[in-house]
Amino acid sequence: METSMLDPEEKSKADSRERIIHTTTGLFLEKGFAGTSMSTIAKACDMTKASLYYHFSGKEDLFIACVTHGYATALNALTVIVADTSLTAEQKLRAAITALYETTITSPVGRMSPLIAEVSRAFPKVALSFHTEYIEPQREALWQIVEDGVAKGVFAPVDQNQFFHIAFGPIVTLSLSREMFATFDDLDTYFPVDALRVGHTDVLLGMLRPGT
Amino acid sequence: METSMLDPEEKSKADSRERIIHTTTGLFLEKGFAGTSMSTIAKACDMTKASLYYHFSGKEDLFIACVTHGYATALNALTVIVADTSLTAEQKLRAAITALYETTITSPVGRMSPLIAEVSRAFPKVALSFHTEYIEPQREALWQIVEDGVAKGVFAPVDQNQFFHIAFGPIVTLSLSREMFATFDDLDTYFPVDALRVGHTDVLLGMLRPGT
DNA sequence: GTCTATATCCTGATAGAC
DNA sequence: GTCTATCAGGATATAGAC
Repeated sequence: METSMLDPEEKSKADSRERIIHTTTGLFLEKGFAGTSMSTIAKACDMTKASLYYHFSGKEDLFIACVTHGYATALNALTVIVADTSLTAEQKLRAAITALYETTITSPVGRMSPLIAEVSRAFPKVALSFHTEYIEPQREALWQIVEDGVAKGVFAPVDQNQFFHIAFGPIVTLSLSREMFATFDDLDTYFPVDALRVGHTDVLLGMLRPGT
Repeated sequence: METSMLDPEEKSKADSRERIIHTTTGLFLEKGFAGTSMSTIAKACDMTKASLYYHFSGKEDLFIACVTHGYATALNALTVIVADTSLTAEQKLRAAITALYETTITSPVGRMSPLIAEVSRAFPKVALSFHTEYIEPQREALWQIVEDGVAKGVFAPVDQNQFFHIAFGPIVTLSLSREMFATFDDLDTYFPVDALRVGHTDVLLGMLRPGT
């Protein structure tokens, strides 16, 4: 019925949704899940609570939307690197690690990891979605780079779980630490991201170095 | 006044405090800070809310008590290892890493890191105390082992921040992941702590191996 | 699709008896 | 030191007009 009018309405509705998600993500990152009330969200979105409930069925639904929204963007950089045939295995690994630092520390979905831990017991399906739709694809992309290098003989084979442990562990902890100590005035000198990333990459390449 | 009666009263008061702290720590770990109400705490302690407020000035005070309570215990294992003159530098490092896994993953204060991140913006002094009283002593203990080994020529010198990044990163992330995915039924096969610890220790010793 | 107004419940915290 | 009783406020969520 009146399909000609449906498109612009749908578009404006989708725009509102996206605007709400964007604003709310910032609030969640700043104050945590439980620390952010629907009233606060409504005010920040220049709306009333009732309008929020028109777009989202509840606070949990809104949170899931915020988390899920960033998946594709954050994963995109990684998939592009894996598919780039002009790079050597080592170049791919270096680029992938750089991308992981970038997304984990600066992208909303990466910075939201502690929040997901916060709500994971109340909403197990949030943790599950985070795992299957975000963590696993990251691991698979990184592992594909490693396996390609091994197949070409430029990387030594490594245990998958142990490699992931050393590859992702420092990055996630760095992100968590920076969130936890966000009030420190000398955050960047205390956590010098670029220097840590370079040293970390060397360690990973050391694990993969053939010989001995 | 009536000093002879004061001791048992003080003792029972201290016992109550400790019992409350112990019970509440479990609740915070299970449901997060904001997810745990004073009513819930009171019920779990077989008390009324009013009695809780006799022992603690408020929810924040109680939380700080829970976090602070575990510092000494968790740090103790590490200081014992550092002081043990019968061990070689490599043995000390192995023992220290094992102790770090143990305390970070199983001790309340270690498992509470995500909670501290949750409340750090609302209560910056909690994050500050965590840093100066728990994180820094851990780093200092580990660094003393490294420096001793370097002085004796069995370890190669390394950059402090980069070493900490690789040493603590995987452990903290492992703890966070296990909290986040606590609902998984195959938690120990997905995060095989002992195997990851062994591989991690090898990586750290590789960073410290003298000669190129 | 956004509003005003309201329902219902739970929160942290306190007063005062015992 | 623990209780009963209660407060004032804020939480999520909904009803219904426009």
